[in-house]
Amino acid sequence: MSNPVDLLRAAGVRVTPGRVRSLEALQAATQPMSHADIESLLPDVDRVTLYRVLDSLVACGLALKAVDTRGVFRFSASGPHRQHDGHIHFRCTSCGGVSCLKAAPPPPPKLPRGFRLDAVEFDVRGTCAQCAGQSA
Amino acid sequence: MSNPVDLLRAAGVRVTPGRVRSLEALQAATQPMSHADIESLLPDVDRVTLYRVLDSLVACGLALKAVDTRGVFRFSASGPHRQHDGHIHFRCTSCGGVSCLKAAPPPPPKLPRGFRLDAVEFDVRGTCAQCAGQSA
DNA sequence: TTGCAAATACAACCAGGTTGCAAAATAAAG
DNA sequence: CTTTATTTTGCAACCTGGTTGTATTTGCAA
Ligand SMILES: [Mn+2]
Ligand SMILES: [Mn+2]
Ligand SMILES: [Zn+2]
Ligand SMILES: [Zn+2]
Repeated sequence: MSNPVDLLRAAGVRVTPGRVRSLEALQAATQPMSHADIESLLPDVDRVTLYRVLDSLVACGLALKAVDTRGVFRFSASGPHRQHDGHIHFRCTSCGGVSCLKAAPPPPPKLPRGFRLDAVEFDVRGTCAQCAGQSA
Repeated sequence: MSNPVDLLRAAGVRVTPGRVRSLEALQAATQPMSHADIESLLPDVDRVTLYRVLDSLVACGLALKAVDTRGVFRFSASGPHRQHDGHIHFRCTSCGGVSCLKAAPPPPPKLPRGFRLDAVEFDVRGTCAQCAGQSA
C-alpha cells in the first residue's frame, strides 16, 4: 500500500490532515517541489506548519529534501520511486521550472588534506525551450 | 594605475566615497566577498547603497558578480587579475569560508533542443581542515 | 472517555535582496 | 566660485524563503 495514511501509520507518525495532503501532493508531483509550490497547492495549510510537516515527512523517511542551487529546499516523495538520483537538473531562470537532463552528475573533486566532503551539486541554469520560444 | 579613484574616473562613473572604499575592499580581498562580508568591512556605508554601489562597479566593468550555490552574490575586483576563473571552489558549511581547489570546472552538459544555457556552477560543500580539526 | 504527547496556528524574527523617493553630493558649465 | 542638471545616497518599506517560541488543538493509546 502506498496510500498516504497507511504509509504514515507504518512510519509510526501521527496521521494528520497536513501530512496526508502534503504526502499526496508530493506523490502526485512529477518534479521535486519547493515549499512555495506545495503551499500553492494546499492554500489552507499554515505556512510554518507546512515547513514542519515537510520536515517530519523527511524525518520519518517518507520524503526527500534537497537544496537546489538557489539555496531553496525541494521535496519529493521517497516511496519505492528512487527518482531523480543518477542524473542532473536544469533550472530555467525565466519560469523557475526544473527539467531532468540525461547527463550524469560530475565526479567529486579531490580535496586538500584534512578537508571533508559533504555534498556536491551541479547547477545548470538557462532558459527552457518554452520560455526561449515565447521570447523569440 | 590601479588605484580606485583613477579606475572609477577612467570607467566614466562618478567618484564617490562608497565606490572608492568598496573597490578598495574588493581589491584587498583574497576571495570573492558577499554583500555581508563587505558590509562588515564598511559599517558606515548604508546597506542598500552598498548593493547599488556594488552593482554600479559591475556595470562599469570594475567588479565581477557571481552567485554562489546558496544563491548569495559574491563580488570581486575585475582588474587585470582574472583570478578564480579556471578552477572550482569549496565552501565550508561550518565557518562559511571559501577555498580554491585545483580541479577544473566540469564541462557543461548537452541540453534538449530549444534549451539555452546561461551558466553552470559546481558546488562543493563540506568541512575545511581547520573546522574539521577543531571539532575532532 | 480521559489524558498526555505531538502537531498546529499565529506572531515574531532573520538573512539576503529590491523598490520608491526625497535629500545630498558630484561634476560640468558659466 | 556659483549655479545647475544629473547621480548617488539614505531611509523606509517591502519581498521570499526560512526559523523560533508558545498557546491551543488534535491524535491516539490506555
Ligand atoms: Mn530528475
Ligand atoms: Mn579561486
Ligand atoms: Zn522556462
Ligand atoms: Zn571551515
